[in-house]
Amino acid sequence: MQQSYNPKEIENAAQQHWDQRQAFRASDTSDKPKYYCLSMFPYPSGKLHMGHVRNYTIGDVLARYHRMKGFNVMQPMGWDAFGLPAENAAMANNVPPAKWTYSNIDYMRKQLQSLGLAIDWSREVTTCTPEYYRWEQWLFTRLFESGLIYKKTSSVNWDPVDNTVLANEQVIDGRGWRSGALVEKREIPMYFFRITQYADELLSDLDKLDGWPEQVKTMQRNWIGKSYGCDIEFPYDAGIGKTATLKVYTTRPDTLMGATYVAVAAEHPLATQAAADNSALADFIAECKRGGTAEAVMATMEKKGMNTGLFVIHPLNGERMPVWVANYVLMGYGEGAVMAVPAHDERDFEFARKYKLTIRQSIAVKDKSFSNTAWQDWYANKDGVCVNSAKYDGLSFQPAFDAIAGDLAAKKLGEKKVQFRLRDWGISRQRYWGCPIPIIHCASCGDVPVPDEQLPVVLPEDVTITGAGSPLAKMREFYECVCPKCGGKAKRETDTMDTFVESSWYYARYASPGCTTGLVDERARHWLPVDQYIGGIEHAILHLLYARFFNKLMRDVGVFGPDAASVKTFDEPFTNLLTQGMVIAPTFYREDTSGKKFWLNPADVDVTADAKGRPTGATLRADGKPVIIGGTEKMSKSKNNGVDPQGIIDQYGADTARLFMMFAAPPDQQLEWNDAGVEGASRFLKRVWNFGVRVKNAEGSANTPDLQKRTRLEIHTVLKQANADMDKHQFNTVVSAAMKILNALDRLAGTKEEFVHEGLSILLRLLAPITPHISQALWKELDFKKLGYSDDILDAPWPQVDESALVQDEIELMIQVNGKLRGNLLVAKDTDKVKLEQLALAHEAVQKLLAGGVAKKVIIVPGRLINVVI
RNA sequence: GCCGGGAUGGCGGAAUUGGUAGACGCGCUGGACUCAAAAUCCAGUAUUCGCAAGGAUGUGGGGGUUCGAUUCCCCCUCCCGGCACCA
Repeated sequence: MQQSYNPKEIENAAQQHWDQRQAFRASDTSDKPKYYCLSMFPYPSGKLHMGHVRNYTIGDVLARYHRMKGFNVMQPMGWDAFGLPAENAAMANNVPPAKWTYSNIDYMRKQLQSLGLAIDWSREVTTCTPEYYRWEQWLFTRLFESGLIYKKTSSVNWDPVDNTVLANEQVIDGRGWRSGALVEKREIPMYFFRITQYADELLSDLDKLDGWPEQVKTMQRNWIGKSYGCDIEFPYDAGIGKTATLKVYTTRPDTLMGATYVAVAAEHPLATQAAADNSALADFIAECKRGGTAEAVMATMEKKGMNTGLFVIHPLNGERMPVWVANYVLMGYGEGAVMAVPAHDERDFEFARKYKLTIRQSIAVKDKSFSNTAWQDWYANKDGVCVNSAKYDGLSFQPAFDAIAGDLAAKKLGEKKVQFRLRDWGISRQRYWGCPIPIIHCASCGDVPVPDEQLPVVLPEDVTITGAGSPLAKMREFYECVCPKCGGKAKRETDTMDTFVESSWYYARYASPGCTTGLVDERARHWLPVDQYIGGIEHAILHLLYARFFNKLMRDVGVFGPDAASVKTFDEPFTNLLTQGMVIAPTFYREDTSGKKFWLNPADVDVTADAKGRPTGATLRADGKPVIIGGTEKMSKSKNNGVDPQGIIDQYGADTARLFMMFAAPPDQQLEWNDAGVEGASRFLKRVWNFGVRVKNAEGSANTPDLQKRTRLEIHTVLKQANADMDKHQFNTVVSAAMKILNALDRLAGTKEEFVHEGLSILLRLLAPITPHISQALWKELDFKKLGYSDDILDAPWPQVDESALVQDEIELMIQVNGKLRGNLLVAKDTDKVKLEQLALAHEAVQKLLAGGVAKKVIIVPGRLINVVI
């Protein structure tokens, strides 16, 4: 046995041992209960960052813990390999996206392996391979045929200089990130998944997800946003004696009598019509179309509008209402038009004040007086009654809602309607590095799905990316084809799919590695659903909602078997979810003369701080000149603030990296990266090793029975708490428990007795999921067979609390006076309340404060404290 | 702007869910060992008044409920995540 801790050596040995045993190959046929433990797969951006280490260590701790608990554990890994950064890297370094991606994967796989993760690598999935995306294309064609995928036009960010579509991330302050050109919205045809058809099920099934954080379910509920409202039609003269109607949706039909104008989106047909002979309006509409499509930008923009000069008729009171174009009305939500009730909607109120439009109160709330000059926030509660609303006066929210909806229905100018905030999922991307959409455009047959025997539509891997336009649209050999229906000349679709599509079903593919007959085979029925999913909180909505949607799609298409629709376990993909808090780090940048930002890695920057530790400035180490301090944000490639864990692994070993990461904070809490303290984690592992050496070489003993008893009491008390912490995934306090156990053991004189072996066996098993290498090595060196365990810690059971060690005769109670701690009392465990009260009142600190007076009341919290109120 | 979350010593964090605030670790201070340093070990370490005993204050800010509040309620500030083409 090595006399000192040598992580490199023991980690290599342990990893080799696991490889030889094929220790983490998951059996598809085991009798043990299955535990499918899945961490969100990484985008292969180049190298691991701390967020990855955190994510995969958490997953590994859970996987190894459940193995010790007797589960048949499957923990796979793969690569979310399509995506925008590969194209950016291609432009920056002149290397094809495929080559860049595959070499990143090779490097990152080695990094992951060096962390000692208990992964079944035989199930590895890489989404950019034809074997994988072939089945995505197959599913696409099925969904297209069943109408769950359809085509419509939608807005994108258009860069008029590079003639290309930009991602929201590539639009900075309204300009294209490369060209600097003002971005504009452009309507283009795209394919959409009809996720809204599943809106109700996606909403109601959230109630079944008891293993999900409430926070995530709340966010998803709000995102889906089911609302009960009313469609209302406002008639208008469409010329040549015809009447048309403008449809709006509102959740507050009870305020209809307070509506004084309507507002439409810039893209609304009525706006287009009005602009035809109004150049000022046409200019305004053009202005609205400038800028990107991101909702955060739209919602924080200054509210602007312009009168179209058109009027619509109020459906109940017959008033003429002006039609405005407003930049805050979104074409993509509802009908692209709203009725405005400035008296009771804050946004409408501001707009009406700005453009001097009529504000008319139609709701009154008791004890609140109305003002049309300053906004008052008492409308949202729905606790008022109608006023100035003719026959509806005096009605409260629901009766008014029903009466107005009824009257509108009678006039055929409206009806109650349930509406979702959730929009259909547009998946067309005018990009190269993605899964080709398997559609062929034929002049006579229309959009024809690629037949099964022609799948996969393989993405050519040898391309040059220029950043202008879509590469596939320029590749004749890719898009020229014949129509599968009529055999005529046809053109292949050159858009690729949103990369969220690949990550929406990979968890199922892991359950059927190598399957060539479908997305999955019968093995998926054994493994699905995923028992534990682990990933960053930033995925709380989009990825997790899409994956839930896809699971339902696959169920309904029969991917999990013809009976899947009636099997409850196929309703949801992830039974338990752990949302890891993000690892965040400061960002630093410099700007060039055009204002373009260049992001600098925190590792290359020195920060100066004031006495309170607040940063006062930063300089780039390379040139000693100042850099600008940005926000503290999640580690990302685009902000270049990712910290590479390799340095820590090289210097201290994987166990230290894992231990420190688990000790730094509870998994679901955000973690501001700081490596001060890594040394402490390493120091602890050295102490563990040294203690192992001491036990191995020990002779005889000098520990008294009393010390034995106290040590066992301490160890089992700590273990009990650690078990509870493990089950609530609070790994930082499990690490702290391991430290306490070592502290207790380390205080002992002799080390040969059985209780010392017992304590060490508990310590090593407690640490095994977190620091598997050192646990493996020490377990092998010390003989635990006489305690009844096998000689490989992988097969050892999770430690059990010995309740008999917890029995105590005396307990310590706190003495409080008026809720303030004044002393303590050591009493026999079963002392009755009368006696306790006597003892408390007789306590010298209580006597002193009573000063001869009488206590008003004595509160006894059993086993805890006595509070004397005076 | 909207939705979700967070704030506790110099730092990361703990607190049996309303009952000893600061476990465990980092850092710092002092000591032991050493020619010296590193490593290791021992002791101390919320702030403040006090020689001490002991007292007062203290969980982002303001209010409230309670014998007792980091924990429950109301209001506010700041930070982080998401907002549908970053993944």
